[in-house]
Amino acid sequence: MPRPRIATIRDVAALAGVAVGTASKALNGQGSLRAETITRVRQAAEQLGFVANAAARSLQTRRTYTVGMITTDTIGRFSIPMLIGVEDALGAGRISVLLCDARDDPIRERHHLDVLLSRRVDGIIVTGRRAGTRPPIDAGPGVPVVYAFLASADPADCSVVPDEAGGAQAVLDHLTALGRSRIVHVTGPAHHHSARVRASVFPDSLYGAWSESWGRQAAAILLARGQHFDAVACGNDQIARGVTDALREAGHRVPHDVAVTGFDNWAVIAEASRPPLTSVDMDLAGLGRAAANLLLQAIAGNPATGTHTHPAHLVIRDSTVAVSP
Amino acid sequence: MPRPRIATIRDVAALAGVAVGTASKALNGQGSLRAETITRVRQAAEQLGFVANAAARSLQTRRTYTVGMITTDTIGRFSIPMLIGVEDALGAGRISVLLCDARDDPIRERHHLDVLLSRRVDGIIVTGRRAGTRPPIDAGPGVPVVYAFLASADPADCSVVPDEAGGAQAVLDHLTALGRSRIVHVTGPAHHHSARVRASVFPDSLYGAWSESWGRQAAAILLARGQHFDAVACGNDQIARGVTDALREAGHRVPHDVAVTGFDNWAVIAEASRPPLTSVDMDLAGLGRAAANLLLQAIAGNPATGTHTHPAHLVIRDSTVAVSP
DNA sequence: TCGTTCAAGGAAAACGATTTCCCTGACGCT
DNA sequence: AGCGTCAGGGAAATCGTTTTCCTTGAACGA
Repeated sequence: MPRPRIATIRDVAALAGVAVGTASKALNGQGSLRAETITRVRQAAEQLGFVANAAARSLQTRRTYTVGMITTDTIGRFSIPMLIGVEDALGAGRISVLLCDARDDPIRERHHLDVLLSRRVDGIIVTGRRAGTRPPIDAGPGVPVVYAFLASADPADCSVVPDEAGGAQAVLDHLTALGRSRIVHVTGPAHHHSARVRASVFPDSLYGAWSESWGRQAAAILLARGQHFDAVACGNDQIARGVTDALREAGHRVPHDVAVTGFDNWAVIAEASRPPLTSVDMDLAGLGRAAANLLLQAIAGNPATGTHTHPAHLVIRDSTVAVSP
Repeated sequence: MPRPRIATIRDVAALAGVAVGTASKALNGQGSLRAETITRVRQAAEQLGFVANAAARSLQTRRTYTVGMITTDTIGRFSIPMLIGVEDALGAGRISVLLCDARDDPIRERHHLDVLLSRRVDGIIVTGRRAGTRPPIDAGPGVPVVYAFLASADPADCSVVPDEAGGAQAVLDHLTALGRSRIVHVTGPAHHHSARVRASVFPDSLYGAWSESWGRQAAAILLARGQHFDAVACGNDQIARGVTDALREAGHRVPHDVAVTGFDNWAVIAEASRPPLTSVDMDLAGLGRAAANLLLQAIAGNPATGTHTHPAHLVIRDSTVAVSP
């Protein structure tokens, strides 16, 4: 059989016995039409399995209901929750997401940007993990851009970043409230922006790597130092897990002798630790939603500017407890 | 200043002093034009920052250079590498990916499907983690679909799945070659398709959950059973890590007394274990590439059918070693 | 010199919607 | 009866490209 050509609004109009313009109005609820006409057109559309061609529509309306999401570095663990949040917020507005992975390559990034512009996306969300800020992307006029997780270097751009310092402060407050006073911070590489920000609220910090093995090593260093400590606040969950394991195996009780905290609230690590880790949740899905909503506003003509911080919150598990009297 | 309207091919043609048709030919290298004309048009386009409107183009060419990727369950750890592989293979063909997250909700899935169809995507990749097969999606005629990771229930559809049984067999062969003969398999829930497939090659299996704590619990069960065993092949890396920790803490040496293997090769778990885990890598990125390439072929008019298995391979680390003589 | 052929590029018809006019009756009012 | 108003719906312009025809001159061979 001849492959049944996909139905156009022409076919619908013909079947319903009206003009194409009328069919369009009936399907979109525009203009003034008799109820009977509307249902006749709708039935015809239903019968033909008609789905409006988005390209044709956006040519006319100058809206594509598409936004691009560019990840600076490769899409990974941090991008996923944000992506979900973004999809969530945009899906409500019937907007789809075009995903672009720049892999830290400026050429790839430029190429993806050109593709997005040629598709006339309604807006762009830029994300990535690397540093604290990144050079703004050049998306010509009329295309709103929101930066998520990392901020644009241009403070006039609109960015949403997690409140990492606030999260760290929450840890410190929590530990202090538990009566812990000799707190050490163990975190990732000193050149890493997040490491420095998270460390900023603690008086004493050890820099290393973002890994469990560094956590174990750091615990050994702390024990060898011989100085008393009753809490270790870690720069991420993996370090915290390493610290926890090493302390336990050295005969120290976590959380009674030493409280330990993580950062990122990565369930697979934090919940599998013994004991499960108190950790900072940056609410990346919420951050993604926030970025998407700001983008929607910008698309609607109310662009926001400046860097907005999105609150983090503490998830308390068994690795922190008040000092024994 | 009046916002400079985005340049169209009309503007380019006017600036270059040619007709729009000619400009189009010059930019796309069609027809026969003088070299001088071509460069003149290209310069004009460059000067105006012209980028062709993809909607208008695809209206004409009936190609959108877009494919949709629908994830059945929520996009997560398994989708990422596949997504990267897909993007990789499609990016070469200048095709973009529209990401849709159905979250196990048939309504959402139907909605996303309609959106993709209205966008006239060139093809669709369906992925997800849940079961071994899933009902085929209803993407009208003319839109090729490839299922990745899980297969379509209709064997005439085109699917690409990891060779889980082959991976498990590779583990068994590896352990056997090391002289291990009393092998126990510890894996996830019995109702889970992957658990059963992976278990199928082992004579003795314990079903539980996909977690570290189940791994620890299983190790305790094995030790309490009192039967000798010299290897534990686990259904995933988290279980393997739990098993490893529990065995070590019970005074057994891994890998000398007992060899342990994981599955999935999830770096953050496998490499952080003590010792690092020998594990099966399903090459999800490669699987994504394979699926994308099959889709490209289908789009080009050569659809493949049937379920293709993509090979897995063993990554050998320190958790497996030959039995001491 | 007179067709032929061919390169070069213009004109216009698609592609599939939306939207703006405009036309036609029916109705109400004086 | 005459006039304005308004609901209902048709016709056609429009969005920005690509592609198919045409129309030119110029070169060329007989």
